[in-house]
Amino acid sequence: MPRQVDYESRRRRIAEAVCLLADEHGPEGVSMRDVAARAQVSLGAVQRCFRNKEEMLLFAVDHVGERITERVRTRLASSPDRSAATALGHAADEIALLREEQRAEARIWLAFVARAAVSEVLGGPLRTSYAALQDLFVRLVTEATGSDSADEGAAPPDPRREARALLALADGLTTHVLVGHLTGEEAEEVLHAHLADLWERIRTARPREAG
Amino acid sequence: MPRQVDYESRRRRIAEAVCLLADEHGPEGVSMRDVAARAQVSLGAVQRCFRNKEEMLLFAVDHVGERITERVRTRLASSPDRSAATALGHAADEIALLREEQRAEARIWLAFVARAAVSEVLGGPLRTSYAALQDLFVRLVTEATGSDSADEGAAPPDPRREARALLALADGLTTHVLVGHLTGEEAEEVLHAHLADLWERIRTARPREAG
DNA sequence: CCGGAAGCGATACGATCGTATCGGAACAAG
DNA sequence: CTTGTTCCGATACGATCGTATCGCTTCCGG
Repeated sequence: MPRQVDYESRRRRIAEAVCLLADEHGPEGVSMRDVAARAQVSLGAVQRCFRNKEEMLLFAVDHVGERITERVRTRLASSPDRSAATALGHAADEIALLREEQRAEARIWLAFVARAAVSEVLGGPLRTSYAALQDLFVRLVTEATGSDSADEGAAPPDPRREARALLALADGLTTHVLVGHLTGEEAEEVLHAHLADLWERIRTARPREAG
Repeated sequence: MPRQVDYESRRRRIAEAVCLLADEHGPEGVSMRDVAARAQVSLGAVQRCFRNKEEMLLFAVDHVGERITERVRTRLASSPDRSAATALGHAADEIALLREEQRAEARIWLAFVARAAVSEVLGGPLRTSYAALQDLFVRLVTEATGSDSADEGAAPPDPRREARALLALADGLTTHVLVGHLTGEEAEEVLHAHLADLWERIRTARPREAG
């Protein structure tokens, strides 16, 4: 058997190049030639890694999705405060890619989302990522609400619904920042207000929790 | 002076063709030739209407934006119930393009948003549309809160912030339906729950309102 | 040591893109 | 009718796209 190369690492390197280009020139500005140039490999190398362009994009969107969810998990794990409240706040902050240094990732994500709305195959990994994030949020909200909550006060918020709302709000805010309708600070204010309200509803649903 | 044609109506017809194609094949699948064929005009006719492709897309996004805001206004005007509460609910329903028959418009919108995140010139009309919708929502929330609200009970919600949150939530939900993370019904449930909560907060902020 | 499979980069190919150009049809003015 | 201007649709053009192909190099197995 002749020369062996590490395809996986190369695939990742190419995926990074895809992200860089999607950030700079949008979803339409990602050509295989440019990707190859960015990854500092030949066009043939890209072709050998992926059967066609769609497979390349598929791998790239998976790559981004894992990167984001991984970043959220890291942020949660590194937080000294173990309360679900601050954890959820941090998670939401990581999801809503509002900070300047996350702007690139946000553009990449939007590029893939727009494409996935048409390409069914590209939607798969995207849905997987969304499902993972939703599950994480459901867990955090449930934890914050408290599993032992008896039926006191108002009905506690439905964790799944709250998770979905939070996820959608974060995504919408990200989009609005990208198109320039909101600034990052304005979006953050909206997000934090929503979270504050969520706490309030959780708190009033469990009055005994105060102690 | 020789033959005179109605350029404006033709531009609109072309814009409709752009929307149809953006819906079917995504943002990248909109070529001037396909647009011309869809609009049943020659390629030259399209070129005479718009100096280049970007101008065409610019006109189309303006067209869509006006159509959506117009639809919201119509819905509000036609509602027999003049209360701000139901009005805001209807408006949110029209904004969040969750119903099946609005799916096409949603895809078009997402296509333009994704492109606008890169193309600065395309972002202009998009921001205009968002600003118009936000103003509308601010007005409705303010009306619902009541301008005469004294400082009773909890602080009433900030209308602008609530408008932004509602707009972002609606957009995010639309996106999540398009990528298949949520069904239209699930998204609607989340949206309505958010609205219900908004009413609750408005109500508790003005306890005298009950009468 | 050598035959051949696997990887390499360059190039070719056909399609399609946005845009430019052009000869003729259509029509108001003289 | 002739003339001049405007609109028409077809075609041309160059660029770029995704993909296929093809010698050449590399290097393990026998």
